[in-house]
Amino acid sequence: MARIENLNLSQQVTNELGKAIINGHYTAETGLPTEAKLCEEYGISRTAVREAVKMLAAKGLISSRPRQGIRVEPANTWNLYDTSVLKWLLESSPTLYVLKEFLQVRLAIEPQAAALAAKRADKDAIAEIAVALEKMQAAADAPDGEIHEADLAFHTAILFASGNRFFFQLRDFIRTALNVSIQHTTPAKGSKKAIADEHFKVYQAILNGEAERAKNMMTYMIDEAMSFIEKEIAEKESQNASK
Amino acid sequence: MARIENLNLSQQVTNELGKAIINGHYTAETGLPTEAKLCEEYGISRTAVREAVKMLAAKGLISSRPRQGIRVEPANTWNLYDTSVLKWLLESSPTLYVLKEFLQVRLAIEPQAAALAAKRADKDAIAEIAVALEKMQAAADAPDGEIHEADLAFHTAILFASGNRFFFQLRDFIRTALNVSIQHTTPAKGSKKAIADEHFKVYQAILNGEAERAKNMMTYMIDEAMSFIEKEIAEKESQNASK
DNA sequence: ATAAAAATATTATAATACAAATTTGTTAAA
DNA sequence: TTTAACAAATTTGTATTATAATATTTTTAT
Repeated sequence: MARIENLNLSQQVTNELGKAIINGHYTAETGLPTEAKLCEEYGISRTAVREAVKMLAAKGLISSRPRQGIRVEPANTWNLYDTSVLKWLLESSPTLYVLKEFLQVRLAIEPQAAALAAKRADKDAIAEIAVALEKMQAAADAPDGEIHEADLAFHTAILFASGNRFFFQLRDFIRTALNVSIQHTTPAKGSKKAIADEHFKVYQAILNGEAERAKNMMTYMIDEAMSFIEKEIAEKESQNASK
Repeated sequence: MARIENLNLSQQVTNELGKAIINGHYTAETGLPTEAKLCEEYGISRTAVREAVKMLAAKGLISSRPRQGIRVEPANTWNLYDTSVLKWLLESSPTLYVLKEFLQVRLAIEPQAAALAAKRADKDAIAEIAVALEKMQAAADAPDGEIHEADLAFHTAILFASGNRFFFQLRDFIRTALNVSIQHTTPAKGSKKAIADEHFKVYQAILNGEAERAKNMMTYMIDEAMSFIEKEIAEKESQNASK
């Protein structure tokens, strides 16, 4: 078992089992081994196993009943917005396709959040966006500036400024989406400035209370990423077809 | 403790504690009682308490460490898309404001989902939408027809037809939102027909592959609900102000 | 052949014990 | 007096064992 720092036994087992379920090692048909067998397999007590089972049940991955054993729930009941579940999913799926789904969600959420931020015009929240933007600009000007973290902060700040808890809740989701994006984009050196400029336009629209414009600019930005990914998917598929 | 049918001990305790955390009985400052005290309080074994604690931890409500006890996590780490958490939140918040947030999310997600459904044009998935629509129409024609369930099915079917797992995942969220909406809308008898007609237009657009039109129609529908709720909020606030 | 009863397997709950971690208090040394 | 080292106490973490509840399977009786 991959011993992870600062995680107690039940959390480690939760990780192992969660991954094994999502990558299809355990399925709805096979189910999971009985608690007794899991104890044996991992060489741990039933307490730890049961706590892991409860955690996974809370995430919608499994359910357990007496005499019936531990059953894997169908994939559409998994709580995909749970950070751990998302992580396990990314570790076991072709990321390009998941990434496209991510971007579809971002395309739904973020423009709307930007519009709400423009309407609400909460001074402090908007100042937070400005702070992130300045860091982005600084990174864009510096030759070896790292724009990534500031980029994440910018998008998170907008979710917060929307004043909607459900939007803000998606920050980890969007953070993950952005991280995965990075792995698939090898941006040209000069593009950092362009990115910062686009983000500036979103900020400006929010600052001026121009909800529609903020929404449109945000849509534009994410749509750029989307077309990039779609191109990559198309390339990959034509490669496979020519084999 | 409210004994709920078909829920085992640890699930019942999870419910009790979850509610108590979200309604503010336990806060980040106070934390939770020690496991020992919880055992005593509920008259149950530590096993059950621990499993409840693990479930709540999996939902992001608490964390526990040796010698430090069980601490309540800040509200912005709660997994709001978890069905239980959502339920507890609704039970302890003024629903009108939560409902507005719900509608903002629906306004982001559902139009986009409708557009994707129109683009993908998966025959079976679209047929599912048609089935739900027919039930809505039947309910609209019958004098005492109950349109509610069919309405839920319609929206769920569109999420499914979007082909995006993350959209479909929000079906419970949207189901909850619709249920809460119902409680705040006392629709006139004749309005059922109008509702069914609007839904028909969305369906038609999807069937014809008109993504933009599907999106706009869906936006229109949800925006109607939004303006209704905003009116209600305004009324309530003017009442409070005049006291 | 069917229905009732018994045996069985598996999770649910309980009780107890000890280990690990971290805070707090105490003592000893500088 | 201050600091460092150490001891004690508290609370969660893990393990073990036992019994209860539940649902399946098998057996038995009619």
